[in-house]
Amino acid sequence: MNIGDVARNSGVPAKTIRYYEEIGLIHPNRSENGYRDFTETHMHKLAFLGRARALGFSIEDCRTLLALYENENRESMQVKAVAEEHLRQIDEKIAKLQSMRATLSELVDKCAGDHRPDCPILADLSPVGMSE
Amino acid sequence: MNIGDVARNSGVPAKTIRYYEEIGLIHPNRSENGYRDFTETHMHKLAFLGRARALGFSIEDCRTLLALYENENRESMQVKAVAEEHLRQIDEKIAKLQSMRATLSELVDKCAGDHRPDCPILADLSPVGMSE
DNA sequence: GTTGACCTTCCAGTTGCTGGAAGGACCATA
DNA sequence: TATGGTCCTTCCAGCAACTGGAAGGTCAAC
Repeated sequence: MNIGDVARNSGVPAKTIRYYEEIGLIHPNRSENGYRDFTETHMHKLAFLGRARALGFSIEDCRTLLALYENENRESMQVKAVAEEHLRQIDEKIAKLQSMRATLSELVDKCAGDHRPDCPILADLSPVGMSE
Repeated sequence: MNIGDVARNSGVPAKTIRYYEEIGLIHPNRSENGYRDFTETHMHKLAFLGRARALGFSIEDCRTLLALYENENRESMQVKAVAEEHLRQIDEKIAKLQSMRATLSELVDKCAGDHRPDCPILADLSPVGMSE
């Protein structure tokens, strides 16, 4: 299969597939004409990567997960550990965003949003107060 | 003031301050010895930037907000518009993360996390099923 | 033989810094 | 005056994970 077919079937863009090869996530063969030549297995791996990335796993996590995926002697605790750590980081991000959201939404509510210059948002950002 | 003083007082690292100068967010003067020379105003701007960045505003948003901050003829609706758009994007990010979180946490719960290879997490990522 | 869709490589850009190297400036002390 | 330590300078590279584009080779159809 050429890269275009794999891209269509796996949902991973051709550019990204080339990038994944470059960083050693997949190793397609080459046809005589120099085109990459993919097997079903390559396609499955790419779909796997696509899903893992969609769940927010980092490329390095993906590398680990792919290795576990291919290793029949894996222990599910290894997979779970990666997923749990990722979950923890997601929770951190959510917490940070929600904290920003809370502050910001409060400021937005307080701002008149009219033609006058006075603005609680700027006042909050300003270290000196907005009276001028 | 030298960059070190400003960094300590504004909470923005010296490296970051130099970067902000490079991208045109601030314009410190230069002393005879070539050192950057900052005024109180510069420090206020940097503190402003520090807070805006902490609320997640992009550098370009910061540029806009800083311009509004300095413009006495601003209208608060301009500020509010920037903040509301940012809020919207934060909400999007939160939603995305929460959706990931939901899937991931479900998978983590289902995974035994023991010494056996069977793993619902890998099974979910895999497009072909884990039976081998 | 020529179009058009495909493929190739390589380079640059994205966002917002951060680290480090190499070297000049300043200040205090011996 | 030498020396040391702490500042400051510039420049270059790297992070994550692609994405866009240029320049050019390949292939299949008409």
